Amino acid sequence: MHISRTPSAEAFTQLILETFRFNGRLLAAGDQLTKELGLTSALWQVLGTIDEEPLPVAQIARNMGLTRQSVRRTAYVLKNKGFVEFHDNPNHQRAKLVKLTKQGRSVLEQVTRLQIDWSDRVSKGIDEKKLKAAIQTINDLLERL
Amino acid sequence: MHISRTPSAEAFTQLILETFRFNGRLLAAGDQLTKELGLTSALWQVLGTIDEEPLPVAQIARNMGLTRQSVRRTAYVLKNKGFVEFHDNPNHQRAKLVKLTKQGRSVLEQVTRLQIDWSDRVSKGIDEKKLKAAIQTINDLLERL
DNA sequence: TTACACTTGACAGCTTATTGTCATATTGTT
DNA sequence: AACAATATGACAATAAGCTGTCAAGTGTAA
Repeated sequence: MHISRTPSAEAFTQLILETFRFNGRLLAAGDQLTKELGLTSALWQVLGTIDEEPLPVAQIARNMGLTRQSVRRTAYVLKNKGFVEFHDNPNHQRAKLVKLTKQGRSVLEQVTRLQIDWSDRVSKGIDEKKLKAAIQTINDLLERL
Repeated sequence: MHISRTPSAEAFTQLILETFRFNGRLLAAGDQLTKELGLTSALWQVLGTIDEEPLPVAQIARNMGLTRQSVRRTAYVLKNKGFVEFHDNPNHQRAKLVKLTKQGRSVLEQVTRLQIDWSDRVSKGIDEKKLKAAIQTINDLLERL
């Protein structure tokens, strides 16, 4: 049992606090970006996950790093808004596939365009290598949790 | 209106998704770490903010990057648990100072010791420079939001 | 001193995440 | 084929964040 952190642990702890702040700001930015399209950050993320192919709720949750339950609720909100439908899954009787409707795909395309402009603007002048290095470092830490 | 992201924006977008996952895991780890002491990540963070000196709710919120309302609720939970007390503020009649009780200070010290061990373990073998670089990069982005 | 803007806390309601528990479906083992 | 372990969705309760609105306290400028 130590009484003070190693230098790495000190920096790691700082990174944690920074991550909390960053996460909060990103969600707020996402909410702003999607507001006019009737979405939120949470709804948008689920739509993005099933862009390529329809997936069951549990699968979506794993991809996003969330719980089944959380995604389940979000999926029902999206269903009520008409952005997704539940389709029968040939591989599983219970696990219906959450699939984009035409309207869902349309709104996802619109928000994607907004996000492209926004991310271009925010990341302008920031070295791509530094961004990739940050991703790598966080990923290393993630694997240890 | 572009139809694809610049390389930096592409990496930034990846970093966002990575941040969401990291944030989730960190909160889960914090909950694990504090569970046996009757705390959660949110409660712990507030205790940590008033370690040095008692502060009003709105001040704590600013320090943490959260809203007054959110911290207010957390502060009342801590009060009910006996970890903080509201003291009169000589500088402001309404804004009471949230102050650690003896019990609150004791539990904060215990969780700090646990966090030190945990952060040492998780960050072991990760280059301090890389961690600091990641913090810097995130901070740069944060300032543009 | 008065008027106005800002800060702060209180209260209400909503969003998004969690855990726990249960029934059912699927998969693997013997 | 039978059984156990695992995966999945449904339902309920809880945690922790947000916004909106209001009243009260503080500070500033006319």
